[in-house]
Amino acid sequence: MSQGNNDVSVEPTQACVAGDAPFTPGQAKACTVREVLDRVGGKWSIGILVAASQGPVRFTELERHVEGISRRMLTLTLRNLERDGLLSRTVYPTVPPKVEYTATPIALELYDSLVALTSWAERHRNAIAEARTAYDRAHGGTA
Amino acid sequence: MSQGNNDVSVEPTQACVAGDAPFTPGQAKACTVREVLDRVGGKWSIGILVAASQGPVRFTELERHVEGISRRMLTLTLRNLERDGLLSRTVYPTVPPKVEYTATPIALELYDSLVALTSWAERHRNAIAEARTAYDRAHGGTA
DNA sequence: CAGTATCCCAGCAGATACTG
DNA sequence: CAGTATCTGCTGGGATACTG
Repeated sequence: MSQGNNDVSVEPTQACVAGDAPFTPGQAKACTVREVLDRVGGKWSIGILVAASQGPVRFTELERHVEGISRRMLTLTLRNLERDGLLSRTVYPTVPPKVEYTATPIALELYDSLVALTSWAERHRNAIAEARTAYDRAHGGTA
Repeated sequence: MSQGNNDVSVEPTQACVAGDAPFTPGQAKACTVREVLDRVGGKWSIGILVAASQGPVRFTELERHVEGISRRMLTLTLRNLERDGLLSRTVYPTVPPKVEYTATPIALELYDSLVALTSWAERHRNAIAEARTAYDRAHGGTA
């Protein structure tokens, strides 16, 4: 890979993380990754996002779909996602209220990006688990 | 896109999030995404990972590179990353202690996956910011 | 240099009860 | 059905002081 240089000690030119990554033209934009993670990294964001990416979903459907989630968290995450323009909320002013959440094109793109992470997780799932066990045995187990 | 079906109400067959995503052959593995985010979603994980991906880094170098990080958090994140097999820790038993952290091949692959997220964040940065402002003005601003 | 240990706070998240 | 409100607990994370 293209990481043979160990001159990390050079000033990063930015208060953020490394910006001279192969994917950043000339400026440090890696901070945005954190923003993404902050946004999407919530405990339930992805579950909701994934569910909404399949098509319009109703509140209760989400509640059942994600299952472990509480009402509060569902509402909160929904609001955040909506606020960020990742979900669109459609209210049908019927007698029994009906609200549908749909993933916006932006969210669908993110969902797509998530695939990369997922496949990575899939590939190295066992390796990570083993690394953990090995580490725990080597450190915590000996004490 | 392949999300024309709104039958999300069907049982997900798993206690996790949607598993019938186009990238999962036949089982719900989307939970691993959360594991990844749990692992990498830390406030500093990515900064450290990115820095270590450029080559071996020393403790103090990381401290300066990430800048905002505290000693405690640096150590903690480092430990977690090492535990998960994402970083390898090499100790040089010299008189002034010298420790180098290097990203493992696995971490390098993750770093690669992160690019997708970064580009996504880059692309929709403004859109999200605007969505936020609009939302705040429409909801919180009117009250 | 490379950590560890301690104190402390803020925000995330769970459970539950109430409402339009 | 689709939320909102409240109360509480846990963990992440910041600051600082000490150590091998």
